[in-house]
Amino acid sequence: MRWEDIDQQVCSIARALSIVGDRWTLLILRDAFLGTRRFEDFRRQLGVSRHRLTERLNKLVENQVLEKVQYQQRPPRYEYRLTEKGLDLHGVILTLGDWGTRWCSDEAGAPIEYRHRTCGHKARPVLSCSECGEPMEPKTVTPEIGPALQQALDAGAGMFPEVGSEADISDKLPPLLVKLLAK
Amino acid sequence: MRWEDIDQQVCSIARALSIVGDRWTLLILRDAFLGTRRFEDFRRQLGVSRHRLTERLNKLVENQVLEKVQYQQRPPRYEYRLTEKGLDLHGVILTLGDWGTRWCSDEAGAPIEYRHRTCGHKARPVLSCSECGEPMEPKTVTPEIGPALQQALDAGAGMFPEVGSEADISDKLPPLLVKLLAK
DNA sequence: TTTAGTGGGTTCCGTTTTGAAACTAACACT
DNA sequence: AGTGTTAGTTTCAAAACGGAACCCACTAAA
Repeated sequence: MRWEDIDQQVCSIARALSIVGDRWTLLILRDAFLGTRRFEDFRRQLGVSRHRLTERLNKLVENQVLEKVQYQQRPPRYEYRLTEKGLDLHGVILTLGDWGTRWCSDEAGAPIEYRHRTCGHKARPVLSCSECGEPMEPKTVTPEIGPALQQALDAGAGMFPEVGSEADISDKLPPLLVKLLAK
Repeated sequence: MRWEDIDQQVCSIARALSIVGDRWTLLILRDAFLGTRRFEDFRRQLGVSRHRLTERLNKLVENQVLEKVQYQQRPPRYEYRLTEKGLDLHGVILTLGDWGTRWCSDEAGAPIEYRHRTCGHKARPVLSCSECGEPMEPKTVTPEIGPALQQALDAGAGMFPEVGSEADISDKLPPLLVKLLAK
């Protein structure tokens, strides 16, 4: 399977990665969240080649993560701004950065810290449950087959459309999901 | 700048991506969180080539995200398990999947849902402040220069070590950080 | 006791993707 | 007329990738 086909999987992570999973893309978005908007600024801050940057920015615009907004005529110049969909990636960036800080920092500590203006404190992001507010950790969370995957399974496929309907689904699915099917 | 050098940046996101930012790697981890542990299972579920899978698994083991545990002798066989460092990526996977569900789903809805056993409800992950518990959103969070970046700036570098000390730092940094320096 | 099958790789080779550098276009400034 | 800025496009060699074939150490079946 080619990387460009991963968005065919019935999986939100695969679909998300098909948009933001390319090299440089999440770093471009990191800078976008820090206020960078123009081609040359992205290029300087990232150290990415012009060619690659053009390609990535275009893909993000195509996928409505960024939008091109004209900021001058003559010569026409556009800047790249986060859309609502793009702003919604804030959590991904924060979570990834927090992991990096916790596991990849040297003695000097965190490169960047965050102040939560709601309470005024320096804060770290914590994942909590939308229903009860308590932390969501690996041991307290169990995945379940959702409607979209159930529909795909009923149609005879696994996470991948190309799995034929007569195939034994169970070895195309991860253990936790197989367990769910057995119940 | 080559992709393999991004871990030189004084940035947690860059460092995190230097470990988990390669193609397939986050999908491997997705399956690991769903209970997959063996080479052949990863390969079947992901559709990735053996060559690539070998390489990615080795890199994850090198970086202590996975560990190899022998599960039989004769012939010796090993399985790949999430370490503490790997388990700590749970938030990244959840957040990314949640974004994918919100922005990349078709009518069928979520491929996978999560039950929070602490409260028993189906739940979505919400990012909240470690200090006050309220939501952390783009408008309520401001980045600040942390100790590690401050140290790099004092030494004359930007996020990139190769920036010489006499360079004008301000155009090597994103706008929000420049604003902080000005204050 | 050959034969087939399984798990976990390695090798090879043609195709894609990438990075660096050079080049272009459309202007503004001096 | 000459120089600079922004935002690209082109070109080309190097690196990464995907798929298929091959390999090795076993086990189980015929």
